[in-house]
Amino acid sequence: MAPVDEQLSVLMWGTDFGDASTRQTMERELAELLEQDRPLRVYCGYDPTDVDLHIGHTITFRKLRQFQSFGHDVTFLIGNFTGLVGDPSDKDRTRPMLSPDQLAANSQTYAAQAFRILDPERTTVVHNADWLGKLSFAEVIALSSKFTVAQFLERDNFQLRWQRHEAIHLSEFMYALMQAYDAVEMETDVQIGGTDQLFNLLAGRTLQREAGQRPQVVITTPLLVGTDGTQKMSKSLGNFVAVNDVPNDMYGKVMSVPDSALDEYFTLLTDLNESEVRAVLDAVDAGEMPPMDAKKRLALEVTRSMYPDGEAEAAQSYFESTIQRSETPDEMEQFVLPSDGAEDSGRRLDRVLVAAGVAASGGEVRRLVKQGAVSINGTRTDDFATELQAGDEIKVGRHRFLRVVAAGSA
RNA sequence: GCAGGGGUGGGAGAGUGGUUAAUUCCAGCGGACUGUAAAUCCGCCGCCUAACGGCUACGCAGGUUCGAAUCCUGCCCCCUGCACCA
Repeated sequence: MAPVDEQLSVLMWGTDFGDASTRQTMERELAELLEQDRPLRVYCGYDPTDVDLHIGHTITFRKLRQFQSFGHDVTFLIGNFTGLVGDPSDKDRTRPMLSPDQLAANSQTYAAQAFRILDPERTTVVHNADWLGKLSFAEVIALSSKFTVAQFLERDNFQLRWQRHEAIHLSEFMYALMQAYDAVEMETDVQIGGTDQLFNLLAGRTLQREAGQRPQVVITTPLLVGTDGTQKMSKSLGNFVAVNDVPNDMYGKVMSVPDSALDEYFTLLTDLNESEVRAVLDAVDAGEMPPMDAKKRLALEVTRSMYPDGEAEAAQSYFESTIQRSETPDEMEQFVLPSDGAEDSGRRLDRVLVAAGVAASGGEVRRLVKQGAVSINGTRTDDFATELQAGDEIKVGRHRFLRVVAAGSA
């Protein structure tokens, strides 16, 4: 295995423990584990609460992969049981509980998205319902006796809700317990998580100690700031870049991030190492590299880390031509016109845009046209009822394109 | 058990009989501008309709009224406090 120093410097980079002493403790314990010169059991859990992960989730994927690259054993845990309760950590109110069906459906897409980053050959996927679902009431009570209510109420999010006289469900207290028990069940050496998970991860140490195990090292990574550059990235805020975004979207969304987030994004979302990141940022600070170029490099690297060779470069070309130079892309979505014999209205602009999913309703098309958003073959149109011809290229807004084609020629 | 508060458009949250398709904010969309899909500014933002106009909508079901998100009745759901815990 690689020297301990080398592993330590990579593994501790891009982490955030909230306070210095926790960091020191964890760094020291991690060093001790690494000294044992054996594959460590590392895991990170994900609750399948939503179908789409965003690139903030890839921060932990990348950390896990760093462990993989050093030869450690990585477990990708799908929280199909914890997801039933809903993690209160990053919320100031109760999360809706999900049905088992929803969880099952979501679970399936999770691993696939994670393997954009992780090496599937060296990743074990487990589901915590396999053991959490089997605990008896008595066992749960035994676990809960290891913690006090005060410890939970001390957490910021609970305290806030308490002060605002908002509901805190008992089940929400159980969340940390369940996650902590995962660590006991798997006898893990290291657990990765976002900084919002620190409490839950540390609870794992408590239970492990009680169970006679060596407490796991916990490594927490920062929560990614969203594309607005200020608030935490989250789907509900709409400031996210999805793991499943196509390369063009991924590249473009990263380009919309403010310059102030360059450091964070480079550090947390690319494969560049510490000195490479420094080099780029220093060049920008010194005025040797325009921020625009640095951000393009960022968008390229982020996209490249998740897509096969060439896709990121293609996305960059698309961005430069379509967005920066406002050119019409070579490839665009196609819409097959109804055949000539059909009802005449099917070829109308408004009908076509609704049928193609570009607009939600006829009223929206009328609005778009009225606002000057729709061009046909490069010319703005003010008639939403125009009959379209095969071969027409329609542009809606700044970056939505549609080519209509005759039936049978798609 | 007792007392109180509340369920409104994707989200938050106004509105207590007509002037309310419903203030405002966020998200979304469009335009202008720009190194950017950023920021900023302006505009739009239920569905159908070429248009006139029509339809649907404020937890559910009824009712009062010329007219209800707004009043009444019943029901469902949510929250908070107190009490209980000897």
